[in-house]
Amino acid sequence: MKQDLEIRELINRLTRLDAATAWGGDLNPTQRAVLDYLGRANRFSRSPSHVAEYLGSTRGTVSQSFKSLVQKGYVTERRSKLDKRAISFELTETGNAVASAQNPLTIALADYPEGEKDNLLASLRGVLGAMLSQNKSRPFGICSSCMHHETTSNGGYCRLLSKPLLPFETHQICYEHETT
Amino acid sequence: MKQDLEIRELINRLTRLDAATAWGGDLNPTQRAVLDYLGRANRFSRSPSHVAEYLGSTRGTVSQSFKSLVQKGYVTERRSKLDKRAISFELTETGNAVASAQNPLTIALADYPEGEKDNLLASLRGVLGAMLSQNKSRPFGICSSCMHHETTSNGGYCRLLSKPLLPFETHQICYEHETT
DNA sequence: CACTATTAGTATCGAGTCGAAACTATTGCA
DNA sequence: TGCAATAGTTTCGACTCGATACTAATAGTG
Repeated sequence: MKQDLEIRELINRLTRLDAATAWGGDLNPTQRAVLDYLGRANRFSRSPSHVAEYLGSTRGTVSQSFKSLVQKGYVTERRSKLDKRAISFELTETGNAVASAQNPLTIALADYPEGEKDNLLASLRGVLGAMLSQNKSRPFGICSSCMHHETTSNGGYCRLLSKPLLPFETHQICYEHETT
Repeated sequence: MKQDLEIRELINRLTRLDAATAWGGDLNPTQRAVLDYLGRANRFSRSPSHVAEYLGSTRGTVSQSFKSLVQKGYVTERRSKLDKRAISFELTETGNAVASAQNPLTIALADYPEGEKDNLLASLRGVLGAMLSQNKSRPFGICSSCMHHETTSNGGYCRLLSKPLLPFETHQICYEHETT
């Protein structure tokens, strides 16, 4: 019980300190989070709705964030031909640079023993899993671990969307992900 | 490297999901964080400046947060006699209830094996330590682990501030904390 | 095929955060 | 005595947040 409070405190504080220094540029923590997500999500998972669900936010808020990200040149809009309502956003070169940049938290992690990192990663995944099942939101897992994924000679194939995947795409996160 | 990005992602996402549901009442995540801090800090560490440093924020922002927390009745102001500039805030009964309430993250942690929790706690403390030394901010540790602390028959004593401490106070966090 | 329900995204509102900078009152120091 | 440092507040503009009301496109049903 007392442990739980301290763990929550630590997780929140780490994010807060990470965000505080992240304010620096012309981006705020939310905009940065959107960029980070876009850098890891596949091409079927880059709409305002998807981002909103991933971040536990709303379409309205995310729509605003995209507006200023487009204006600042971190992201470009791509409208779908099939469904004229749908929009998919893509990182520009600048956007990509920001998404993969170092920050206080990753610097702190850099000189941390590998074994400890694996443990930490596993624990955090577990906690996140418990939280997600609590409010039954999607896991946003990686393609290659999905029940609809098929490994092929030249990458992968998604049985759900009936689309072939390039090798690097099989390591991206997907809105439709379902654990086996 | 890739691990580091995922760890950051997980930590940020946990906070975000935790915060998202925390919006519910008439409190936002920042106000809640202030309340949580106040619930764990000792009487020498409850000023706007202290909170600002703990949260990696600024005095200006925290001042605003306190304004609305006072207005909503979660916190009361106490001016110091010795230094007429200084203010210390205290949780009201309602404030205390909120600070120790359950939330999505603690619920997720509840049915998590004890041993794993200890490991997670230790890892997170380590990462936080690395981050704090990076931007040389204070550790905000617990009194009993401080180099100025002395255990007495009826609680403790702070050699730095020359003040006796009640037993429960030796487990609170302090702005002045220094590791041995 | 038409009509309605659902879905995707946007606009607007009010409260609040954020850093930055300017400001007031008090205390400390020389 | 006088100036510097400190504690806290206020204001500014950009932005987040949930809520709500909105438009346009697609899906489902009769």
